[in-house]
Amino acid sequence: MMSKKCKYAIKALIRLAENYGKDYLLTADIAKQANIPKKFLEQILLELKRAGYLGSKQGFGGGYYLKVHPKKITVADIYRLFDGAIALVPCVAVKYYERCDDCRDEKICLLREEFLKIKDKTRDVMKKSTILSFIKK
Amino acid sequence: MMSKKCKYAIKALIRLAENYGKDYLLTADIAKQANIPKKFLEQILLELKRAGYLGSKQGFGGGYYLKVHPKKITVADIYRLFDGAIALVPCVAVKYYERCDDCRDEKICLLREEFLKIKDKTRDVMKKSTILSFIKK
DNA sequence: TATATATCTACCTAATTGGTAGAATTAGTA
DNA sequence: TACTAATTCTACCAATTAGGTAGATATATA
Repeated sequence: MMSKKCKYAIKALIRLAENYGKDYLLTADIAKQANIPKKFLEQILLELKRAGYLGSKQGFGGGYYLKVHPKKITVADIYRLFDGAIALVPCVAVKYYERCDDCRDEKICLLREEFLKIKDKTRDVMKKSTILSFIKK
Repeated sequence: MMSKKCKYAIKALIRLAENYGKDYLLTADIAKQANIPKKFLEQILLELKRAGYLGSKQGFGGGYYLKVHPKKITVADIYRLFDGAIALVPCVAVKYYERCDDCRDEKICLLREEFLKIKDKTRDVMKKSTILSFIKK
């Protein structure tokens, strides 16, 4: 399961994508339409902005807009941003690689090869699914 | 990522599978070989037994053995047992279905269809990977 | 009877999740 | 200049989950 934060992020991105190339959207409006607690959404939009997906403007007439084309943003990207590694075990993660602390020797680990395959495949699935996929039906 | 509990369960199952059709294995020995805290492993083996994968015998000369053929036990099964739903959102889960509490109307939900596809595919991947897959190389 | 084993129940600590609160900053408008 | 509307920043918080530990009990064998 993904965290609510991640789900909210995707919902917000969908809303912003529907408005792609148009005007600014207000946090309050997105929150209302997507049914997300406003103060929580603030943090999420900020994170999305820092990650380069959104632009914003402060003050009267301000808000958020989508900077990146909806087809360029994948579920894998957003999942990694909010929930971390896609891999089932840390030792086969790409962006979040870590040694497994119960592993004596990675080279002879029985789990690694198989989990690597699983990760590659699920990553492919999540990469093929973009924000645009959610909109066009 | 899967929980350590789930990972430990898979490691233990692999060990037990290597011994499939032979004698009993001791919790202490599995714990040592697979580098798992013994008391923690006890709980895990008990859960696996209750789920029907293992048989056991108490007392001197006792221990655990694998009841089900290693090729019949999938990563999806064990993941579901210890970590719950494979789906990214509760509303597309099979065994763990729940309404999303931020969802106004499931029928017109933009997320559902796409997340359903993702779940079906990742579930397939995890179902093709069995305990036997980890052993034969 | 002594010992070795699984089984059961309870407990614990730290991190994470899913938020809330409120002040500061920035920009437009009257 | 003062007001207001918006993002941005920092701190906090309660409940849950993760990852265990501790100790007693039941059961089987030698």
